[in-house]
Amino acid sequence: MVHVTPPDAGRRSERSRRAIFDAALSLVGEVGYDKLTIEGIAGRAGVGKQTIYRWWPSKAAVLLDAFTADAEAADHEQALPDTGDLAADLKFVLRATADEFNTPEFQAPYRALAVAAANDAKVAAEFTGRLLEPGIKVYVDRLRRAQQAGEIAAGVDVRIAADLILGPFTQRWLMRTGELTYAFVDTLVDLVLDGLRNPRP
Amino acid sequence: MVHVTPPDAGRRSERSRRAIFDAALSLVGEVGYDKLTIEGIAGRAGVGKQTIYRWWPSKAAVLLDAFTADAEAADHEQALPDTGDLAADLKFVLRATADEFNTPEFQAPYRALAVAAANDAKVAAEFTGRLLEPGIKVYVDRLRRAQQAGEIAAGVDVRIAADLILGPFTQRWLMRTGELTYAFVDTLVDLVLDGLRNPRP
Amino acid sequence: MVHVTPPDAGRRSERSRRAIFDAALSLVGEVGYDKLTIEGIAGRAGVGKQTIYRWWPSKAAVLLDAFTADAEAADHEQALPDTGDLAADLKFVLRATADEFNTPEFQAPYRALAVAAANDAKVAAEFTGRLLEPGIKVYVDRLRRAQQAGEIAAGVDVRIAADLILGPFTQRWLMRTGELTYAFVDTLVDLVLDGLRNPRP
Amino acid sequence: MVHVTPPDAGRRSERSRRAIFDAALSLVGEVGYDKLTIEGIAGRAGVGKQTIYRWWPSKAAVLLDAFTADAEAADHEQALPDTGDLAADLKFVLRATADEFNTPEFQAPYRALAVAAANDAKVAAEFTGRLLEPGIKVYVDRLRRAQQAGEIAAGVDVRIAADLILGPFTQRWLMRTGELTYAFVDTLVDLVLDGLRNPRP
DNA sequence: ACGTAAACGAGACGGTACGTCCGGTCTTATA
DNA sequence: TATAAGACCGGACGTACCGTCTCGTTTACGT
Repeated sequence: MVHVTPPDAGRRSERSRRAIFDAALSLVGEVGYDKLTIEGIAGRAGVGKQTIYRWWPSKAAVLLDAFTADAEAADHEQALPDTGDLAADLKFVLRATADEFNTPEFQAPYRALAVAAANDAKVAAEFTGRLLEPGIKVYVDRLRRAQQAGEIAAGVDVRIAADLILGPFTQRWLMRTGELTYAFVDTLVDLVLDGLRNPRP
Repeated sequence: MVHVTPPDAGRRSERSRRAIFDAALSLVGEVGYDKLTIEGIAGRAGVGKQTIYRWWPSKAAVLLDAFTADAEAADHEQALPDTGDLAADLKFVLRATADEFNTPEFQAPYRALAVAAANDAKVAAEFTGRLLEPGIKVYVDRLRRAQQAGEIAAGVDVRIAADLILGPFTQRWLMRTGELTYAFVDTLVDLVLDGLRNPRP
Repeated sequence: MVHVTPPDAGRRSERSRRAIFDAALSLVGEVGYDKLTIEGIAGRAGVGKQTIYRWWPSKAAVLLDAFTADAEAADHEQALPDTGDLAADLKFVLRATADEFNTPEFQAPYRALAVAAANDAKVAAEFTGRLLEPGIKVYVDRLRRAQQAGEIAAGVDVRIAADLILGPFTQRWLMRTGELTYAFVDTLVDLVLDGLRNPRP
Repeated sequence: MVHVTPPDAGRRSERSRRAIFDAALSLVGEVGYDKLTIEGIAGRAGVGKQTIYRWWPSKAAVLLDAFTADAEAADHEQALPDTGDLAADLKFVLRATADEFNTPEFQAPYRALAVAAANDAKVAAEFTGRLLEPGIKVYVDRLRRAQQAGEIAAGVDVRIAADLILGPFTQRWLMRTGELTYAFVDTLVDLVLDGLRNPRP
């Protein structure tokens, strides 16, 4: 059995950590994920390569931490509107999400992470656990409250319900099969809530 | 202006073409997409590297052709059942699709292509145009017929309707957030057809 | 047993070979042997690192070939004077040798090779076989003729006799314990020929 | 102007000093000089790297001190036999020297030091001053007495005379051009004392 | 049927990045 | 304040592939 002495996290340089995150995020935006290199990150961060390899196993892991650090700094706690109008609330959040996914600074690293996750099951587990699921949770929580209020049928699995909305949304974004417009997200919410069989109001 | 004489497709070696496809497909299954290399393909195929670079611009393009060649050989034309029972038909096809996506030989190259597409807009256009859309078309056609038969509300965009089903399905598979079981696809179809608000039967 | 396909020497780039030699020789003069790097040679030669690793196992081997190529271009065949006066002839050649060893362009790579040879038995074998021994041979040949002419005692091993002269010479140069002056080499020749016990003239 | 406070030698850890010497000597025997690393020495000695850098400027300096400390512990004062028979005495000492140079524990660090000295003039000065010259002095002293006794011609520079014997000896050892046998050293002494021109007795 | 031009296998080439090792400097906590 | 420990920036190691570029050698036409 191989035993590698883990590095002493207490002595870690916070300055380097931040510089690596900044470099990774800016570079992924400039050159894309697969032209992103550890050497490039180290160079722009003014850091030895070993300092990256000491703390992260791969560029995907660096990017994930970089993105997470930014995200945590940004939202601290998720705001979940509950006006009583489920459709309106979902559209509101989904429009905001669409805006975010249309922002280059957000899009580049997030797409890179999605690619890395699709590629590798290990990364996928980290990515879904730390970014995807917390993002989905906002929807799940709102849907659960709607279910308790009788707005949603009792037997429905709210987690799958959330996927019903976010699956098409994510797919469209990831494969670039269309724009993430307000019209699209509104249609999405209405269709999912009412079902295909119902006559349109 | 640079003018490069294009290669003479007439003189192309079919033997090499097949060998390259076989090598690419088997290798992507063994080592994954980003450890797949042109050199590796050439080596296994018993082919010069230049023969690959002459006919394809990237490993993604090779893989796409390889996969397409196989797919065309397999289904030539898609069978789309129409028993009159929309839900049953959708579940039938979706179960078959789930079976396919659970097959390693299919999964490995398809995932590789999805990854390549998510990464690069050019590849995405090819991938969606040649593989995704044709696959979706089966569902769209059936949904359109259902709409004509009045089973689906008139105003519904059947293309988006297809996404409603396939988006969650693809997302679950791509990010490995869950198994593609028959139960899942059945639930998916029912929820999409009936909507979240409808009372469960 | 490991079998690595050797590179095809027929396709070798003569241009690269020369550039590598020139770079190695100039760099060793500028930075010294242990700051000489493969990367540095490749960089100055305008050559990929792999082109060096493909043809040589180490920087010592590169340097040896570089030096040998130069040496062969220079002397082709060694001239060995034979005026009938052994002492005079030896002094003549040894003075020329001293001049050579006092030349920076010759000294730098030769010292580097001597260092590499002292360090590693494999290199030593190559170095002595290809450079040292041919250099010594000039002296051995002249000594042998002197022995046939009766100027040197019959039982003397002329190879060891050559070492008697060159050993002190080389040692002084290698360890920098003194200058290689004409006076020194003259004294050396006289002492070796006459022995310590003989009365000085 | 940079002023670095020199370390306080009084507080120096003797335990560490010894451990570093032991580690350096054993490691140089195991891996050779150029795979000898400061980190390796520190690791085996159970010592921080800084403790080495604080007291020595280079691995050559460490090795030199390590070797000198051992040598001083061993011979304290050099024994120089004087039986009245110069040739016999020289052969006796040279045979002992040959035995020493054939010992792995002596050979490895000594060769390492010779290599370092050949490479760098600074090291060479230290090496010759502290190890080479004291070793040669034994011969010089004996030769001087022989000269006073009339056994050696009056005009001979005994320092150069010593080189006449030790130069070929060292050269043969350093370049591994032959074994250091008793026969070799005996021949060497006889030839140097009697000269090449003399008829063999 | 034959000569020739293109595709082919092979692989050397100039490069870029990999992940590792070590140099020499620095910081932190013990003793 | 010297030490053990080890993080840090930097730079070279030797390897793997990239995409381009010759090399002969098939191979399939156009004469």
